[in-house]
Amino acid sequence: MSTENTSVKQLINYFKNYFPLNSKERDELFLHFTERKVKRRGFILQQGDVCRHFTFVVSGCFKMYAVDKNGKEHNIQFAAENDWITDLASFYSEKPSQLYIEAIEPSVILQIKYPDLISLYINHHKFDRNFRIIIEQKFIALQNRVLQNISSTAEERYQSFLEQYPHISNRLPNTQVASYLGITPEFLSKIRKDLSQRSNP
Amino acid sequence: MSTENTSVKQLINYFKNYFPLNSKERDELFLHFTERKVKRRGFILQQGDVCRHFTFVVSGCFKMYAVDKNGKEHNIQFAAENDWITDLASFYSEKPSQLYIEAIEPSVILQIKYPDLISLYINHHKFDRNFRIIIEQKFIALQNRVLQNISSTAEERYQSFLEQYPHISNRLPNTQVASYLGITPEFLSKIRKDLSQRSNP
DNA sequence: GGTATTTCTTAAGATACCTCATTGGCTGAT
DNA sequence: ATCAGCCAATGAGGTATCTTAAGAAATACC
Repeated sequence: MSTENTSVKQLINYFKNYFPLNSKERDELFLHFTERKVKRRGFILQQGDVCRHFTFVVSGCFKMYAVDKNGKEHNIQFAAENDWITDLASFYSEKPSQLYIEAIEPSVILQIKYPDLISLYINHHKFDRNFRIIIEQKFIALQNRVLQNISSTAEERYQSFLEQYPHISNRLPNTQVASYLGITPEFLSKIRKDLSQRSNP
Repeated sequence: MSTENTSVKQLINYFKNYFPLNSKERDELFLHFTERKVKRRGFILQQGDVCRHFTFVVSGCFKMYAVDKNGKEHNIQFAAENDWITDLASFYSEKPSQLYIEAIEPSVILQIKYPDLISLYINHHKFDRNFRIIIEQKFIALQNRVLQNISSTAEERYQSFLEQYPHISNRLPNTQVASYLGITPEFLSKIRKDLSQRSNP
């Protein structure tokens, strides 16, 4: 059995959390999703390129980030196993992206191309439904992050990130976490020191 | 012609920006969406209540906000004409909301109840598609807001808010804008002063 | 049209967070 | 084993933003 086969089975299993797929729909996944291995520090999207694939992470971990005019990276999203990572704006508009998507670990992904996803939507409306629900959930999570950004201190945001994403935060260098929280690594270091001193006085 | 009738026509017209509705689908809107007028400062959701309606703003303007432990309000979203406002987390989970949705102006809205929206999704899959696309667009906007929050100064965020939402920012007191940006009204006042001094030296 | 309420502005002192420079530990490649 | 290249930690000094308080201006409501 090819590894591609196993990966698609993982994706089929993932959809069991939503409206599970019937056999025709499952066949479409085998047909349209392509497996790809990505090395640590490999890019699946770079600024200036059009984001042509919708990507499901089978294993490993990615970050999506923007680079500002001073060359600093700002992490918008992480994605580990059983999560999606795509620059939706570029993907649907077919215009050049402002973002980078880079592997933080050696990773395996499944990708579907824009026209294939559109035809999936058209021919099997369950995908419209499932992706509607998936993105609604991601929208809710993002809205909570916005609320935290406008209402909480860096320390509160850090603790809440640790609680909400333990499986990711474990695997990240603190500099990546700092970039996600919108603070400097130095300040995160101070926060960690303060926290540990408060718990071990 | 009732005003409800006109409001639903506006909603039908709104859907022309996506996949336009056929006559059966239009009938469903007349059947399931209820018009409601809301006074300035009227609430359509309060913390502790379950969010039972998906709301389309026909005219007027709303804010959705959380109240922190010190009693301060933090604006998560505004919604004016032809926009949606709902606490998705509470709506789909049918659990009590943490949020408030309050009219900033006298407003007219159209609301659909949870079970009716679900049956719309089931019986007319175009609604799955249209709401998928609508929320994808809102997701992209929210992601840009997160990026700004973690990478830009308050002044940059303010200017970008003015550019992106002129039709809303015009109608809001600055204190509401400050709450949306995650800064104090006093500091926003300073930002505005600095900006005007730089343009009229 | 007048009063009550909300909103805007200003300023001084406090705090959160940043920049820059330095150090030391760890890791991966030779 | 050694060296180069991250990465974490720290401290000093700077900037962004907050708090509090007060008066002035604008706006809502009767």
